[in-house]
Amino acid sequence: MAITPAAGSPRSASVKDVAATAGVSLGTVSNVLNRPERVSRTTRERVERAMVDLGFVRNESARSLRTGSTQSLAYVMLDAGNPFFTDVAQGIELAAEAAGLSLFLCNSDGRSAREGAHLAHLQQQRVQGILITPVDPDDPQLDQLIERGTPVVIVDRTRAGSSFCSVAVDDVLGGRLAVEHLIDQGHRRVAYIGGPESIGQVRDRGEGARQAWAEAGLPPEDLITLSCEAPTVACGRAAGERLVGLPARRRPTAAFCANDLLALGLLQQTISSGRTVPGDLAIVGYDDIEFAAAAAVPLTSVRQPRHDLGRRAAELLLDEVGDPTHQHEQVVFTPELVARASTLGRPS
Amino acid sequence: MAITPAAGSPRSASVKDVAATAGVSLGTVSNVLNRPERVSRTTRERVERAMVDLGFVRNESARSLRTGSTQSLAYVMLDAGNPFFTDVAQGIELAAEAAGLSLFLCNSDGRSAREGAHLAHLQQQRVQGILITPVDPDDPQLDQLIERGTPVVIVDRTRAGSSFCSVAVDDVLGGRLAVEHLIDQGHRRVAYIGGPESIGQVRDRGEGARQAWAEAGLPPEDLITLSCEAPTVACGRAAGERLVGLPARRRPTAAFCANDLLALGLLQQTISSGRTVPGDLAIVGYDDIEFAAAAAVPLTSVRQPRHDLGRRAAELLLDEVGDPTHQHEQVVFTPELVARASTLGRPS
DNA sequence: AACCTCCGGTGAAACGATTTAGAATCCGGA
DNA sequence: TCCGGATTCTAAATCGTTTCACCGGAGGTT
Repeated sequence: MAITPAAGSPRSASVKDVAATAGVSLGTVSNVLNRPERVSRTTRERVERAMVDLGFVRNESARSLRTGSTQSLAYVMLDAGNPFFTDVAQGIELAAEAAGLSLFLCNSDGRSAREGAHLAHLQQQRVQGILITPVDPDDPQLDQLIERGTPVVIVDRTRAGSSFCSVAVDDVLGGRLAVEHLIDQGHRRVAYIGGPESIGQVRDRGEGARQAWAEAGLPPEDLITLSCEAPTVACGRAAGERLVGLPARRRPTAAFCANDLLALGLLQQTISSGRTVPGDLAIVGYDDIEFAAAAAVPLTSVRQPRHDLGRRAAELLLDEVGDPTHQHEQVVFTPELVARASTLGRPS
Repeated sequence: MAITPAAGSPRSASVKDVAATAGVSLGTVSNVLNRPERVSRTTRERVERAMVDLGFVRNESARSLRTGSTQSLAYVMLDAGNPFFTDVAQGIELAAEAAGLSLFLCNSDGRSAREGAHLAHLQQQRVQGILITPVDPDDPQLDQLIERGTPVVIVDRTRAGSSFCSVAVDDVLGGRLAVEHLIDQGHRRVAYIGGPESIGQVRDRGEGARQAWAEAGLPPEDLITLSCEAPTVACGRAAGERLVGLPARRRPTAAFCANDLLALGLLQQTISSGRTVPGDLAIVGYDDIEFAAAAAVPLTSVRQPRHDLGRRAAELLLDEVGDPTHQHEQVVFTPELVARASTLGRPS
């Protein structure tokens, strides 16, 4: 049974206290904690008993100060409100758990300032390594982390000729897949609905869309690009209203959205304004989040291997941390189109 | 410009190194960091210059070892994949940011073992305090945290006669609101679709539903309870199939789901099987996550003040940390029904 | 001239765990 | 009896930062 420490200043017990009550030396307590096999059964049990009785909690600050390393990783997410990133995080978590490390999640929420604050703090904490989906992969703060000895793995982005590992999905290919599919379905006027161009994913998917369009020999002006402030559900709805505002001859019969949040917003706005999907407007999303399949008109989407993305990123980081001969690696996964009702059916 | 430390073992610079290159004593460097106003302008600038040149990064382990406290809070979430909890986390984050503390998010994913591991690790890290939506609010590990001096605030649950602060929403009332609304709409056979009874939120919402039903004088057997394995979209779909399997005379005309994930799954299954919402089945969800309003049939849902929940919880924790005369407080917010298309319309 | 006060700065101690070298103790077996 | 191996001990150093008692000098007051 745990003994409540005396009132007043219940300063938590230290190894010294444990050693005293167990009647052993300081080094033995440390051995029980770190190399239990070197300690005889009886002594070990006596020490463990003392730890329980005193409510001993190892002081991780002291431990990591002395050993120079912590037992944690961190993932700095771009947007914790987007299920895509929470799924990536889950993949990372599983890998971290398997390696016996704990994972801290931080949310930059798309803001550079927050991201910077998180990175600075994590660096001060001396986490073993950082996974990040950066606001801007070229941010010099990332190089600085590497220079100062904190391994960094970039998730869902790549960086040219880079000195980090990264794990990404081929966004240009994803954009092509989406638009090729729409062309296959007979669409000849398509909108690409992206977020701000500052987001690399948005740029690349749009680039893929344009490539597919050009290769099909279709006139560039029939691939309309709409930019939104942010890739969110609300912006998707707003985009729907902008589409309706177009003159009928310019109005697209299909839309490819830079992510599923936009697509869901667009889907909702379209249906609630009395038009049908895919009859009046076919919609392709991106990410294939769980809510995409669950939409009332199940959403065609470009699936990314979310869990694998996270898991692989974590593995690379763990390798970099553990293996001095580590070679940086740029992993690129291949996306896959999942066709569902929102595009399957007669085009207008 | 930053100078890359010599190759080999780029052991990061310490205050001692900074002191040496700036030609001052150790204590002065510390003063620059912690009480800059006590240091003359010229000295301060010289020290700051040295820090930049050496790429000095303060070692948080050493700092917190010495001072006995860290600059961080943590929120242990029940399910990072549920947008409800990420919104709560965002509320917490804003409050933490305002107080100049950083927030670590951990995900227990509904598993006690993971939750326990996270708590143990956070305790070892000596975080200032922990916010948690626990798998089981009566877990003795929570008491143990308090006993050993780590303040804990329970989020989205309460605990009878408790020695912690907690911030929750009245789930019984929420359940009543949902079912009263369905009764108002003329429904006389209703299903309550919950997750496992082990989840307190599920129990309470069901209890509210039964109360409303009884008070309306309706026969208990016409309020059917379906339990799912987990409150997820997939389970919501499965529940939809089970409803269809019921004999027509027993089949409910409306369903109240314990959260929006279930409701969205049910909505999808219902529509894709050719029935209409709310015509054949009215649906009420719970949480009012963003995707609820964005569903093709916008979902009636019980709204919880997610951000306020998080913000208030963080404020209570900060008060407990900072104010020795702190009194524990059990805050209970009031939920609100948001009626949308999924229930508005003629009942069958 | 003696005294006091600020200001800016110094240097050593402390936080708690880990690690190491060298020695002591105990055991059974040769 | 002596030896080898296993187990534990003592004592001390170390990690990087913060804190605190103290100190020298500038300036002002009596």
